[in-house]
Order: sequence, then structure tokens, then C-alpha cells
Amino acid sequence: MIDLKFPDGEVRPFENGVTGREVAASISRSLEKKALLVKLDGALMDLARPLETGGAIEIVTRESPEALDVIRHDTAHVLAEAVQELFPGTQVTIGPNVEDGFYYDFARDEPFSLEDLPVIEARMRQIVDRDEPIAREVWDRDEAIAHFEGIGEAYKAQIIRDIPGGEPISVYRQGSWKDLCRGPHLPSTRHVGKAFKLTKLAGAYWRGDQANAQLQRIYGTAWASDADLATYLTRVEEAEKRDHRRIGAAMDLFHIQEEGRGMIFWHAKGWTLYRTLRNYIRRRLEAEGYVEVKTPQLLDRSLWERSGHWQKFHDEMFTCEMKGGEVLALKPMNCPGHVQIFNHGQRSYRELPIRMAEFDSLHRNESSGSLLGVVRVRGMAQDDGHIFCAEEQIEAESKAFIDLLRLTYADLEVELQAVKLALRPDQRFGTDDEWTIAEDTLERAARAAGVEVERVPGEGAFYGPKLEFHLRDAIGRTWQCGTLQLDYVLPERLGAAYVGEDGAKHRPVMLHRAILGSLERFIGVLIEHVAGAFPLWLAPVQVVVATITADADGYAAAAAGALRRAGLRVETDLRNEKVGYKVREHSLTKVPVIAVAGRREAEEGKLALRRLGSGAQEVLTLEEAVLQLAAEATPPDLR
RNA sequence: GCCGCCUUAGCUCAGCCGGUAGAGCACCGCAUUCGUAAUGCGGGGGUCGUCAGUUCGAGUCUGACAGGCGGCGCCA
Repeated sequence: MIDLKFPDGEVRPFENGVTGREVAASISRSLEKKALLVKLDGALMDLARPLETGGAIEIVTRESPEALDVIRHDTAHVLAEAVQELFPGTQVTIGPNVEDGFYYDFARDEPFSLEDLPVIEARMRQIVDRDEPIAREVWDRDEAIAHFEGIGEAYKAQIIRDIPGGEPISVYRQGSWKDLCRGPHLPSTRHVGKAFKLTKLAGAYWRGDQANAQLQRIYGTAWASDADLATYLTRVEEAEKRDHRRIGAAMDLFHIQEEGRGMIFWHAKGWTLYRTLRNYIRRRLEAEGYVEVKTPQLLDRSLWERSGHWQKFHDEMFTCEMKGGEVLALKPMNCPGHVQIFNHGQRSYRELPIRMAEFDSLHRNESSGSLLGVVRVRGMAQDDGHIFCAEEQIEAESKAFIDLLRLTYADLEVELQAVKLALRPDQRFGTDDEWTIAEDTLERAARAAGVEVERVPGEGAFYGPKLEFHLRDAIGRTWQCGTLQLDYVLPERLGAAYVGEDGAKHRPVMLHRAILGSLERFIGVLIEHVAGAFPLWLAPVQVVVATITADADGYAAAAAGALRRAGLRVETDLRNEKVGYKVREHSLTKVPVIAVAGRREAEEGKLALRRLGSGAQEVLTLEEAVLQLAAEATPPDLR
């Protein structure tokens, strides 16, 4: 006998080997019908699986959040079955869940086309209607390998070979179709339901390695109900509407053209936004004791060799070869340059920490397939900075940085979602001891600043571990922008030193840090976050003074002048158009304030203000409007 | 870089089985001066991504290349 403890606290004895379905049936007929899986001490299991140990039990129904993961995974299995029925000879590989859905990777010589998707979907619905029972079997490893090889499933056989010795090899039977899978699964294909949709096709490498064969990936989304699916699909549409490339064009912020792939042409409005953001972060840094410097764009190859960048990144560096054979490289980052400034002359421990900032442009020859709007580019600038400090200053400096980052994100109305600690990568400089110290120090510093960190193996930079700051945007997507990297290696390689209290030479530690990261990228993220509707202080055009009739032209121009003298970015719209037309146009380009000047306002010296997103009007005297808007448009750090 | 898809006016897109290009918006002009998300009429604008090929004839079919999009990989 085993004891099962139910969520309401009741403990009841059951026969050893009782199944989840029988447990559900013992409670009620309706629960038996609704049951999809059981959870025993937190582990999900098939309903038909005999329970051999007691513990806390829970019957999982379609409404439980855990059920959704299994529904998605089973939808992937139904997809695989449908594909193998429709396209004999296609091999299955893996089909895991991803956010909002799943994918399945197939090996097939002929590519799938978009037109295949509805056909596959139709077959999937048939498989759901067939209500094929899904049953778990445990196979002998060698037999399993032989079976899958026998039916031409080389990838599956490979997966089985790589399963650690002690683990059981479970094969799920779905009607007459079989797939290797850890499970758990739903009782039958009917429970998958029909709230799914195949969404896109893509190439993907076997095991994510470029050296391996390329497989064909089919992506899909699946939900517990049609309503959830519909909600998801509208969310996707919403995200498309926020696309910074679309909004950037509509607002006349920037463009990119063939001759400069990954290089941004910032138009006047976009550059205003860029400068406003940069000025803001510049003030924040100055207030924290940073000094700003400017280092050369082109530097000799030998410096990059000494720093180590040449060895690891020269394929991604833009270089120019001079007549005498001299090779110069366009800087992909500022750190070696900053070390040169640090090294110029004798440094004393009294000067530390030195916080050095730079906003100069950087160039990286990113692979063509990775370029994306202003979010992934070849030419950009960062709110870059390097803190040269003594080892005992690391923790305080790190904490101060994290505090500043939080303040900045609060000002920009973005939410810090997670902090990850990227640990030593395979290809790296420095000793293991140095790495251990660096990783632990960074983690301790983060804790001191009161943030939880999640350790991510292998993701660090070649010279040191990094803290990555991930932010969450208005529609729930996350982006990595800020970073703090601890580096013992570059100061060593580039010979940085200071004279300590003891009169001896010491190695400084370098903290590489950025709050916004690439300004280009951050602006792209910000555009999508606010859907183009920037807070007043950031908006490239803050106010449009729009007339109703030509009688008010003179007054409108004077009013605009008064607003401009108060520091606001103002345009006038004196065109021979109806106000409704003007309101519509400026609303579509996300101008935060439309100040209407009709005959009435002109006579009374007033403005009728209309805020983006609201139809309400607020009539103020010109003086009041100037004061109020100027106050509102003050950047958050100056308020 | 790799896989798939796409490329027609400034933008969004139509163009059937090959017969030599069309809409809406935008732009320009004229009229209208009209109070909060599109005033009316008229006009200009395209060597259909590029280069080859098939054909009497190519926006339409084939190939290569370029660029874009979606993924994968990469991201100091």
C-alpha cells in the first residue's frame, strides 16, 4: 500500500501500482474524465503510469498551467506523425516546447514550403479526431537503437546512444506511430485539442552546431483553448505593429540602404532622439564621477593583437591595409584605447577608481544574417565605460553601477527583469583561479546590491565573466541591454599598473560596463516598448502648433516661437487643411502634444492642448502652456 | 555565414493560363478657410531588384547575383 496526500491535506491509502486515472476515478467520475496527467511530489506523470511510491498527489486537468506544456509537446508529436504520414522518408529529430508553442526539426531532402503548412495542419486535425491512444513503453537500449536504425531514423538512434546509461529508454506509441520521448504525455490525441496553428518554417542545425547538417524546423503555437489561441494571435499582431523599423519609417527617424548594410542613416528627428538620450545618460555618468574621453577610430593591428581581440574577433573587425603593409583596424570597442589613456603617465592608488566613459562610434562586421533594423547593426555607439580600480573597490563600484542602472531604467520607464551571470567560455584568456575569483566576486557584488543572479555557463567574454541585465518591455518581451564585466586579463595583457600605498606596482582591475548598451539598439527597444509614443522629454517633436484657419497663422508662429524659447521642440502646421486632418496625421506620427490655434485662441492669447491618446482639450493661456509644457519636458534627472 | 520565403510608384499592395502596368495613401496644382483622427477636383510619377537565358513577345517562365523578411548560428 502507498499513502497519497491530496491538495486539501487528506491522506488516503492506495494499492501499490494504482494508476493516476484510478486515483482520479476514486474521487469523482467527472474528475476522471477531465484528468490529463498526475503530479506526484511535483513530478508530472502519465495518467496510466502505475504509482509505486506515495507522496503529494494532484490531478492535472486542462485548466492547470502544467497541462499547457504537455499539450504543446503533444501537438509537436502530432505534427511529427502528420509529417511522416504525408512525407514518407522524412526523419524526425527533436521537438521541444518554446515560449508560446513548440517546434519540430525534420530531416528531409526536399524543403517544406509555406503551402505545406495548411495541409499538415489539416492532417494534424484528423489525427486529433482519430483519438489515438498514447501509451508509454520502456525499451531495451540496444533494441531501441536497432529499431530506429531499422526504420531509417538515424537521428533518433543517435539520441538514444547519447542518453546516459542509467536512464530508461521510453518510447511512446501514438496509434501505430512511435516516437522516442521522455514524456509525460496526454492519454490520447483527442486531448491535444485544436487550438494550434503552424506558424513558420526555418532552417536549424542539428544540435545547434553550424558544422552539422541543416534540418528543417516547423514552428507552431498551441493553447488550451481557442480563446487563448486568439489572444495569442492578436498579441503577435500587436508586436508587429510595434516593429521599430515600421515606426522608425513612419516617424521619419532613420533609414538603412543597400550601400551601408547595418549602418544607420539617422534623420534629423531620429538624431534628436539619439542626442536627447545620450545627453541624459552623459549627465547621469558625470554625476557619478565619470570622466569622458575620446579615443581613435583607427588603431594599428599590433594593439589589437596585444589586447587579444585580433585573435578572437579579427573576422568581425573592419580593417584597412595601408601601402607599406601596415594594417589598421576600426575599433570594435573602446577598452584597449581606455587602457592606453590609463597607462599614460604614472598612476597612483590615490586616483582610483578612475571611471572612464566614451560615446564614440564602434564598428563590428556582424554577419549579414544577424542584422536587424537598428537593433543589430555594424556601426553603433555605446554608453561605454571602464572603471579602473583596486581589487578591494570592485564590490562598491559594482554596487554603485547596479544602483545607477536601476535608477536609469526607472527614468526610462523600463523594467529590470532578470540579472544573469555569464560564466567562463571555452575560449578564454586568464587562469582558472582568476576566473573563479572573478566569477565569485561579481556574484557577491550583485548580491550586495540586492539583485538575484542566475548563473549561465559558457556565456562570458573572453577576458572575464559578465553580469547581464535583462529588461522587460511593455508587451512582455525581454532584451539584454546593460552589462557589467569584470576583467583581470586586459590590464595584464596591456600592462596597466598603478603605484600602491606600499610604493610597489599593482595591477588594476577593469570593470567594463554599459547601462543602455548600444544606443542604436536601445532606441530600437525603446521604440517598440512605447510603440513610438515617447514620454515628452524624449519625443523628437514635442509639440505641433496647428492652425484652423489662415487667420491664426501669425499667432501660431508667435506661439511656437515662445514654446521654442522655453526649450521645447516645436513644429507648426499652417497647411490649408482641416484640423481633423492635422490631428489625425500628427497623432499617427505620435506627436505628444498638439496645440491648436484657431481664431478664438489667437484673439484670447491661448492654446488648446490635446494629448496623444486622449481626445480631451485643455485651453490654457500661452504663458501657462509654456510653463506647463517646459516643466513636463524636463528630463527626469533634472527635475 | 546557413536554410526557407519575398522583391511591381515615396509607402501598402493588385496584376488570371506570357501580349508590353494599376489602386489607395503620399506628392504637386487649383478650389475651399472648414473647431480636434482623412474636404473636393485635377496632375505628375514605375527601364516591374540586377544580369543572363527560353520565347515572335517576359512584371509573369528558368538560372545566377544582390537586397529584404523569418529562423538557425554568431554577438568583444
